[in-house]
Amino acid sequence: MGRAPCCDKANVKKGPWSPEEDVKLKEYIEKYGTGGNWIALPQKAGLKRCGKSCRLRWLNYLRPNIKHGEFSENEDKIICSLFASIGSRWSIIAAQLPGRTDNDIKNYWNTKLKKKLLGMPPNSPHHQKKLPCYNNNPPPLHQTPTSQSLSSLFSCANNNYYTPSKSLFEPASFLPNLTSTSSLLETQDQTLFSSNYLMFGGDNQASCSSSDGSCSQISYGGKEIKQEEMGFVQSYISSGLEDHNQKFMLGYGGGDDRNLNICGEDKSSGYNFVVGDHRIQNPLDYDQHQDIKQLISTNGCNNNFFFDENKTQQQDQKVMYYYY
DNA sequence: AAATCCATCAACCGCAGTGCC
DNA sequence: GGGCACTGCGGTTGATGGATT
Repeated sequence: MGRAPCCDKANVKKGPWSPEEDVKLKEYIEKYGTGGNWIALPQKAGLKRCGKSCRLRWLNYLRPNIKHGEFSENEDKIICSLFASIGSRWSIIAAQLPGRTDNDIKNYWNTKLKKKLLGMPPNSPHHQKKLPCYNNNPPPLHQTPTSQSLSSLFSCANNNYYTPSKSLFEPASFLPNLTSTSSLLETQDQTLFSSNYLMFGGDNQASCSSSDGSCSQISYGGKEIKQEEMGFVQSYISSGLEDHNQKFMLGYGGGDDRNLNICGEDKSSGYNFVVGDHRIQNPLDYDQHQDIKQLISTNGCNNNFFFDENKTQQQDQKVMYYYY
């Protein structure tokens, strides 16, 4: 026996909402709230609608502060970046865009943004904003890919961009620096999504072979970085050094998931952030700190990078800060 | 002007997760 | 612990209107 239907389908109206229905629903909710029970709401409000339908109509259309209309370029960037890192978790993406609904964003992605990305001229400014990800073969310095199929885009999202663990979305660990600001959107605009950045790290389980500090290799994209692959990382670091509009911070998270992260820094405010796993308890004790030093050293960036011990101690014990 | 194609987006559907009894 | 009710989410559908033939 299947589940009982949520409502009597025979006596429920379907299809587009009339203005009268909208008024009824809006007035009822503004007066009485949802009462935490959408199933009972339509009857109380005098609507011949399914509770789910009422909820959807309210959330996607009637509730206050809903933003309709064109998406801004900043919103585009946020959606693209988050899609690349967490995939089609629209509700989470919507949470970062005040006034936008998950349904809106989903539709926008499917109908416009996806096509926009795929059809984008390779050297357009917009395209250059976001660095691509590569499996193991980095492009020559400053070379952006000329084409990426949708499948590779998805493969990228799934395998090489940071794929957060569930805990990433808990208040204490989800981008702590970002959420601590008064305006997440503003911060994203200024830093994460306006800088070139790379996110290394991947499926937590695949990202490192060890959780007890004995892992001797840096990981990215669910793969361990071999020494010879570090040149790949270096190519981006060098790009950042040569282009004064870009600034990278090299961070190193760890704990159960040892991820190397290269993230953005807002030059004007000096505000830094790391996208990656933040669960390392005491980075100063973390022996793989040496790996970072080695990486920087072998990349010839030694004079430019330094490890900011003070900031690491003051700002966030879970993230190491390096600057150049 | 009519027919067809295509893009958009509101709404639906089914499933998973959660909480309560 | 199991069953049920309910919510929330993401994929999909279909009505609509504009563009093209």
